[in-house]
Amino acid sequence: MLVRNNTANRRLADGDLAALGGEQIFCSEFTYRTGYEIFGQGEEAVYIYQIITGAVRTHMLLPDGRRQITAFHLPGDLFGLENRATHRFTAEAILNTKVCLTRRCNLLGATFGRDPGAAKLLHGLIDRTLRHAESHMLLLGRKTAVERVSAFLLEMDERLAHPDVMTLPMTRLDIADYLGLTFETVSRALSILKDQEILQFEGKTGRKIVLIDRIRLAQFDGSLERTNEIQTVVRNHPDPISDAQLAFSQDFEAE
Amino acid sequence: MLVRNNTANRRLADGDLAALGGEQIFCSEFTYRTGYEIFGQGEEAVYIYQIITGAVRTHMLLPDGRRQITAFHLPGDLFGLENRATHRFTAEAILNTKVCLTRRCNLLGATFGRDPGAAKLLHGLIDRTLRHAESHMLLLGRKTAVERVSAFLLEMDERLAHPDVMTLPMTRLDIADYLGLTFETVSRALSILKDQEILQFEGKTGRKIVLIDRIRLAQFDGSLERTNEIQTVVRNHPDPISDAQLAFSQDFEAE
DNA sequence: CGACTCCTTGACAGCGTTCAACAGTAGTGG
DNA sequence: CCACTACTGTTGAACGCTGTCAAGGAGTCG
Repeated sequence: MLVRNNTANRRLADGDLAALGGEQIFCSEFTYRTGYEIFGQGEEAVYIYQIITGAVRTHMLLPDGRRQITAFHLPGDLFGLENRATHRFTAEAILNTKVCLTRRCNLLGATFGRDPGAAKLLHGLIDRTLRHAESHMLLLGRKTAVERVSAFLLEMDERLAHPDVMTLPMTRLDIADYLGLTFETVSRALSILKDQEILQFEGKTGRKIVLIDRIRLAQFDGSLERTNEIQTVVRNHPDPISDAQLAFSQDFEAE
Repeated sequence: MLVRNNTANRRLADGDLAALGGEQIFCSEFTYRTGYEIFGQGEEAVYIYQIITGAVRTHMLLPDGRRQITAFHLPGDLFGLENRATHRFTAEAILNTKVCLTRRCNLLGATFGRDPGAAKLLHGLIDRTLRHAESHMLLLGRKTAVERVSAFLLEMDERLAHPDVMTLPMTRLDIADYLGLTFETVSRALSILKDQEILQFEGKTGRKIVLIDRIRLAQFDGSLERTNEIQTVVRNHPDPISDAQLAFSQDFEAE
């Protein structure tokens, strides 16, 4: 299942994991092969991981097998961070993936002890995760298929530091389960963006994508900030004098 | 916009807010009328709020007005907690709502200072929010309309401590924007559950609901935990020998 | 070569949305 | 008291986006 690279633990050179644990923590390197589970939902959270090379997906399942991927993790990303003793979801290697890992207790000890810097960093990591989850809720709840795929491409583009050719590590099915779609719909949305000459494929695998027009791509993603006064007026400011619900309010408050 | 109840600040008797700030923090009480904005997306985060009576919704908007409600807050709940200086979304009073609030800087000072208890509590609050967001991603990405409404009813039932008659503070539109549906679909799903004799309405407003059969309601929500070995085998454990993607992996790693 | 995975595309169905009509409640004002 | 208005909620009918089912191409591996 997991391949130990170095038999001896080594000192982590740098990165968030090192910063989190201060200078005194040690980590091991392991390699997980494509498709393998790194940890499972409900399992005891023993380690915290940072990706060196490769890619990882984390997901939740419904009993009948419907899957929601909550996040993709790329080189440099930390994952497996839990506040409780068990993992919230399953993590699997999308590619052959090399990680460095350290015992969770090492970090939590340092954090809740006397290292405010580490606590702040940990806080920031969780905050980033929370922000991502919240904007993803907007995507899943309210965006169309093309908007979702556009948002996904922009997110990957950003996280891969805007490469000339973006190489996606995950399959269409993975993308679909991340975006709350089917893989056919993802494929169709990509074809639409290709036909619109917003992107093009490099090679023949469908995994290498060149973003030709990031501006128009961002327009396909509905998240672009525009001033829109009408919606604000309509939705945020009902008639202040209307107390139609007052009786009901009191009813609820009296509950 | 906001009505000050007490001109003099008072000491908070108990609750999370008091625990967060230790014994030395003070708070003010304010009342927001139905429909009014408490704070807006992007505004500077000055206060942290705890609901005394009433109910609050927090939401995000797309430029064209599509709305995603991220959470409902009920009496006792804290909201407005931010790690950064600005609010992630807009908060509005669903009912006439009395809150107590305290300056954000009071808390953050205490937390990152020398109060590990408060830090742990704050951590727990954020963790709960994150868990809620993640399970909501599964709902928004993968559940059907009836499953979403069932999950919503079970969530409210739980948070209202399983009352005989559940009084919903929010409209069908609010529920719809929380569940990623239209209000018509929410209404239809509720009618289905009523026809199935899983719930019934009390009175004539459509806001007072009696859950007749919570077991079957939980079955309508797809989240019920069942052991399902097939899916685990199929989805989590691809052929370990298959290294079809190995070439590609290295390609990606070389990126 | 065959077996397998990944991806694309077409045809069709269905769930949820959109559009519309209507009912019930509450507040307003004559 | 009764129109009148505004808001909320339910229900019906038709549409359409996305899912489902199916076929086939391309690449990889044994």
